[in-house]
Amino acid sequence: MTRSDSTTRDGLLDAAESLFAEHGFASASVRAITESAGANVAAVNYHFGSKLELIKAVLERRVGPLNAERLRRLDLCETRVDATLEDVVAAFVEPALAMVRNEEDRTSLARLLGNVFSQAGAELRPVLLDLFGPLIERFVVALERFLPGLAPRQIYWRFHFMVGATSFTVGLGNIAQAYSDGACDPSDADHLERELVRFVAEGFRHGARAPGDAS
Amino acid sequence: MTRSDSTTRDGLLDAAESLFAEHGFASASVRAITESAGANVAAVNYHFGSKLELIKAVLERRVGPLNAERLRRLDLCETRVDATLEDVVAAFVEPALAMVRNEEDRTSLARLLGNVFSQAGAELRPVLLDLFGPLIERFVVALERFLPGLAPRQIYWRFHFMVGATSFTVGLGNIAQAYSDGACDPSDADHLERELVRFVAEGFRHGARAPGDAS
DNA sequence: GTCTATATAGCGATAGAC
DNA sequence: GTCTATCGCTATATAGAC
Repeated sequence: MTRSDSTTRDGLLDAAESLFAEHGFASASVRAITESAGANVAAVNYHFGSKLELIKAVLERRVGPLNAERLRRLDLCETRVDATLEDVVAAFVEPALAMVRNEEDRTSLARLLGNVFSQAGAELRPVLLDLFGPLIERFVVALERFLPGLAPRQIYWRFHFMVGATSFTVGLGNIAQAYSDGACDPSDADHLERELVRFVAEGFRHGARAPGDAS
Repeated sequence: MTRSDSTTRDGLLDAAESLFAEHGFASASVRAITESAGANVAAVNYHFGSKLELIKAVLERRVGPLNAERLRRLDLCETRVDATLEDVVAAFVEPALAMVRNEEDRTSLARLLGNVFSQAGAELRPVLLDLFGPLIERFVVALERFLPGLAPRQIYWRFHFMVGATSFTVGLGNIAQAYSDGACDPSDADHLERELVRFVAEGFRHGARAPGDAS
């Protein structure tokens, strides 16, 4: 594969991402994907080997950079002495919301990532653990520094709640707009970001001592 | 249909619920469902008319009572003068967690309900809005009483975050056990319930005045 | 690297006997 | 109300021409 002919491969990834987001991994067919990409039906098998490998490639292309950015921001928190719990939460939340923010096609990437956990069947579970496992460990360690006095299981559960709120918002933020009769506007990303970060940070904080307080 | 022959119908609902939860609506086939129920392949079409109608019946059988219980507990909050924000949150969260708690088969109902929003395709969206719309309105009104000073869009977004955290926990609580290396135990329902209710309540509370404070 | 044609299998749904 | 048999369709995947 040369650089010039990667357009078909990339076109397949783009089309697959969009259709997976819209219909789910199972319901988006290889035929629909190739047709949407303007490629031949056999292209998926030629370039990826199977539909499952295509799904993995779609995930890795997006989740890799997303989690790399999260870790980059977490590094910043850990080198700055004036970092707050809100900064750590924002390091996790904001890169995810940024994908919605910069997305012209609202039914594409964001919805896919938001629903990736619930959509994933047994065959994708190991892939997700590989992609997210190291990230979780790093964040839990960082959170412990800001939340002295909490038991590990409390940190893990609250981290789980954060993932749930974030995924649900990234994937299904538009339904909030529907049932709130327009009061919630997902395109007002600044407000949404501020609300989610503070909601999660306050949820994390309760029952913990102030950082550095040894009492 | 007489009372006595409803066993086939109920068996289909049970089998469908379990297989939908395990494989998703799209991937769980009518053939697998009827086989699992010990019924004939034609039984789904005879009793429900189509696969989509079967999905609707499965959802309504469970979501109806769940939301009825939530509203019953919300009514209690509104008649008691000493009710707290935590009580309102618990009215939403605990009936959902109770389904996990009392569930022998961990891959069944709970996972289905937790993932119902992300699994639902376009054809199920109206059904879900019918099932959840009135509930949302009631809760938002009740929450406003406990959160003076917050804008409606803040209440709606935070409600959305609560739904996300709750759904994710109900549907995928077992993955927290996996990546926390056993520190999180979903079967310790009392601890999980307390953590989730307080996490959400503190998230709701920030930036609001104390209830009754007109300052 | 892209194409057509096809192998193989599973799907939802239905007709008609019992 | 349950059964078998089957229709019509779609799916993934592949073989082989170009």
